[in-house]
Amino acid sequence: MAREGQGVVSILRDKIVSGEFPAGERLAEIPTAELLGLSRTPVRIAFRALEQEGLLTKLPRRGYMVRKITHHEISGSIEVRGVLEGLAARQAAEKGLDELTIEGLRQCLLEGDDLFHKGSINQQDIEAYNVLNKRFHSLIIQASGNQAIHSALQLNEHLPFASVSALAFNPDQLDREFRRFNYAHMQHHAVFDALIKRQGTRAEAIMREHANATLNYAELFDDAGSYQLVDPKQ
Amino acid sequence: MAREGQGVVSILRDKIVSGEFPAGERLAEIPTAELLGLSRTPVRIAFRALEQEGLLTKLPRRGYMVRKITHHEISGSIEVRGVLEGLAARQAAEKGLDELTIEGLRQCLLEGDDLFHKGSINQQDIEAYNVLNKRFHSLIIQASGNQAIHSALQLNEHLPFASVSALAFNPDQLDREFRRFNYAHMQHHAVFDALIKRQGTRAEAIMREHANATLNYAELFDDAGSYQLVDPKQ
DNA sequence: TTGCCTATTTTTGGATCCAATTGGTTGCGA
DNA sequence: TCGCAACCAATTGGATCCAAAAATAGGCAA
Repeated sequence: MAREGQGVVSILRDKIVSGEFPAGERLAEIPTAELLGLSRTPVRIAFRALEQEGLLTKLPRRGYMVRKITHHEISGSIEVRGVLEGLAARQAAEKGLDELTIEGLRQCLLEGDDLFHKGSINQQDIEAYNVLNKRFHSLIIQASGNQAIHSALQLNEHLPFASVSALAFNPDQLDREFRRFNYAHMQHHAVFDALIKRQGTRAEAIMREHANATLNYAELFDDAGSYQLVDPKQ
Repeated sequence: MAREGQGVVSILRDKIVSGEFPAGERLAEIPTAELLGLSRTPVRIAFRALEQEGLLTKLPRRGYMVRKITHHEISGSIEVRGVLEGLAARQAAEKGLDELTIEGLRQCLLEGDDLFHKGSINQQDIEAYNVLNKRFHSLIIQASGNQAIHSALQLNEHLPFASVSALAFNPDQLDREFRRFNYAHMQHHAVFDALIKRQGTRAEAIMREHANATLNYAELFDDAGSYQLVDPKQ
């Protein structure tokens, strides 16, 4: 018995986000269960979870359908991420950071500095930046001490392109991408500065704008087939 | 066959929020299924959903536990509601309201004016205000056109006392309560004014502060056993 | 008497079974 | 030929069944 549990949700989520299950496609329990080599029960539970995440919509008596995610929804979702992470930054600033968090954030900044120091980036650098970026953001959310922010963000992250880690980049214009990611990294520095100076409002404002930057990438995405999505999951 | 579906989740949620299942209580599938007169399958699905909502925590191999909601969590949750509703108000203002929404909001304000016109309130008035309040808020969220806000709020609302409709009031100090609810109502007026004038930032700020007002009630709640909770569900 | 090992019991997770409902299809009559 | 009705297939929802794993309790040995 494969005691997977949560795993089924992840597998299906990946298939939806990656486009293996195209938007609008109808999903029934039995074929899906056969595809995964499981019985209907775990699939059923997973469908419910994915419905709550907003990736599936229920067709009464006809199973579920992969929801079509519009560009409008993605930008709405990123906007939500902005205010939530902004709130986290403000609360973290108001509360004050503990030594461990400061050290962790500083480490992220240092590693980022190293990446950008050589004046150009490649695919590997982007991936390294990706994990670093995620660590930075999650440290701040932790530091806010607000569980509700974490939950709300988690829900929000499921939408493709809406998550912190969904970084699109165009491998054909590495110089331009360098400036973009460098800009994001500079914002990290600014947020850190605001945090240690307990400037809550400033930290919040920067963080909001920081999310907005992702939004611009998402917009570019529409027309540019040359963009690649960097490891949005895990 | 009782074809309830979603109903089981609601029943269990009520039992948790109402305290029938006290915080810290362990919940196993079999006794709960027997209690509800169902088989384990629907209960299992419901437990998963309630875990995602944050009302239950999983004890590996020991079932689930009713999560203890701390005061700290409630205020965190209200803060989250503040920024989300603030965002909704700003986006609604920036986008502009359609005629139907304006009419609906105006109707809410008029009905509220009527309630407060006589200079005092009773339990019935509070209940009337409650439905009106909910209508007002949900109109603005709709008007933002941002689905992600709606989803995030929905998740957030599940926590007791965090929702818009969770209004605590002290029946022993009706005059004081009158002023409090009247203040909230004045904020609605201000939000409406900002919305029709397309003042996004102002609308956002008022809405944030408006949520904060609930937060103060929640704080009062700690010591005052005389407070009553007005119909938090439905 | 106490600590450890083993066996039993509890409990979850997945698989299958059965009932109910609905959409589609086919056949018959006008 | 078209429309209606009845039947059939598909599909979900709930109930039960079986296996695996962990917790607890009891017994045995030191």
